[in-house]
Amino acid sequence: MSQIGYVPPTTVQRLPVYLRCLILAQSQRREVLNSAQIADMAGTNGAQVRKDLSYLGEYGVRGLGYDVDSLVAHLVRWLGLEKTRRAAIVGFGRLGSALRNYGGFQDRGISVVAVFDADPDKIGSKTGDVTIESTEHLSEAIARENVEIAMLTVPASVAEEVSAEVIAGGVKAILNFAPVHLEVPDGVVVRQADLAADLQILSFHLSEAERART
Amino acid sequence: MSQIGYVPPTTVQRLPVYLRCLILAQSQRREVLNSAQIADMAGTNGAQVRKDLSYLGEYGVRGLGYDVDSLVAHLVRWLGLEKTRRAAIVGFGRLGSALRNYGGFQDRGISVVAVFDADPDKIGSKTGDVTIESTEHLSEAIARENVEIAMLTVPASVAEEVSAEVIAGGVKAILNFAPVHLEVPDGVVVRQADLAADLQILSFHLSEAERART
DNA sequence: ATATGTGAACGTTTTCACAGCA
DNA sequence: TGCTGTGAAAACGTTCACATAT
Repeated sequence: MSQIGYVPPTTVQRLPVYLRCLILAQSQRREVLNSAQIADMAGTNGAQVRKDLSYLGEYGVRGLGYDVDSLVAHLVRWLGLEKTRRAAIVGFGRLGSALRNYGGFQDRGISVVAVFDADPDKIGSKTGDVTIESTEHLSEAIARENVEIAMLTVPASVAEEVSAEVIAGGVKAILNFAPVHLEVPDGVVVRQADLAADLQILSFHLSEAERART
Repeated sequence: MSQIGYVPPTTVQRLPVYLRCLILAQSQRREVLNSAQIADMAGTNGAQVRKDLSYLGEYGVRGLGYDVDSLVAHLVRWLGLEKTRRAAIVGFGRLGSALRNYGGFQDRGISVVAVFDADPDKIGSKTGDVTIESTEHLSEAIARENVEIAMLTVPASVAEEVSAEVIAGGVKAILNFAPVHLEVPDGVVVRQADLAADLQILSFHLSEAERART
């Protein structure tokens, strides 16, 4: 039924996880999985999996489960990964270069087509088949390369300014590793990847446990 | 009032953000902030900030706002960052070494006291004042160094096994960069840091916008 | 006058439980 | 029989609005 409309943010967050699990299942030659099996691999429960998938359409078969290949195809489509997404890395320090060499992207629908840094010593050198460019004419270069997603691994002090430039260049999605909140116009999505914050959340749970032990 | 008890997970997630904003305010010699000003820096709203902080206690002054220094002290205490937390990096590939050299931790209450890798060529070499150890006797080394938090930057195929070993060594908190769900016993907390998943979520929003343009 | 702290209202997400279908 | 898809219920999170304090 259900003409698809709204997909809740919490569901969107889980879709890449389901996709990953299904691709793993594919590699194990598993052809059909039920919601409980998917949930097991993903770390949720069957009801959640079924509700989540139901926001996208009716991809299961009652009494059987989900055909792995077909569900993978649907998820890839919903996540917009049919054509590879063009991404840029701004800030080629340690984290930036780690991202550049992280295999997990190429395999999963994202391709790094441009890399930028402010350091003149780095500019002009190559990383794979991509030449590191100056941040001087950032927005023009972003526009020229048709970059859709920018990963910002620049110092916090310049992140806001860099964000404005990539947006001026046409970027509509930003993965921000700098520990600052970015203010962006409507229609631009930001995801915050703050590793220190993650560790501090873990630390909170450690001290909670310590408090409980008293 | 309120004898403090439960702090909702969503609130816990925002506490490190507030702390970061307050430390920035300190460096700007701002002595008092109200909830709206904190919210502005953090990317939320005043009501949210007040509710969140109210789960921890009554740290504000009516008619005035929050004393920055004292609120920083309270947050540091709640996040368990008074004594520096001892962390280990397991897997010294590109991402692992990027984390090792990421300045953001030392400043924010977390110290990397041990680094592990399976590659014999890396074992024995130094990164700063830490010697890279073999993953051979991982759990013993984790126990010996009193590691509380483990960052896993190992291949997905071995993440579950490595996770079991660090837990055997006494680790109660894991930041997992491997794209697999880890099954852990009660009392152990895992945070998942899946960069490819973040990018795929951004890609979903891009295709949503494309769908809307039709 | 001003801004916190908080119940109550509202909105969202998860879980339940079962009708509907292979 | 077995498992999906989904309304309804329960749990959870956010926003409102105002009494309360300085």
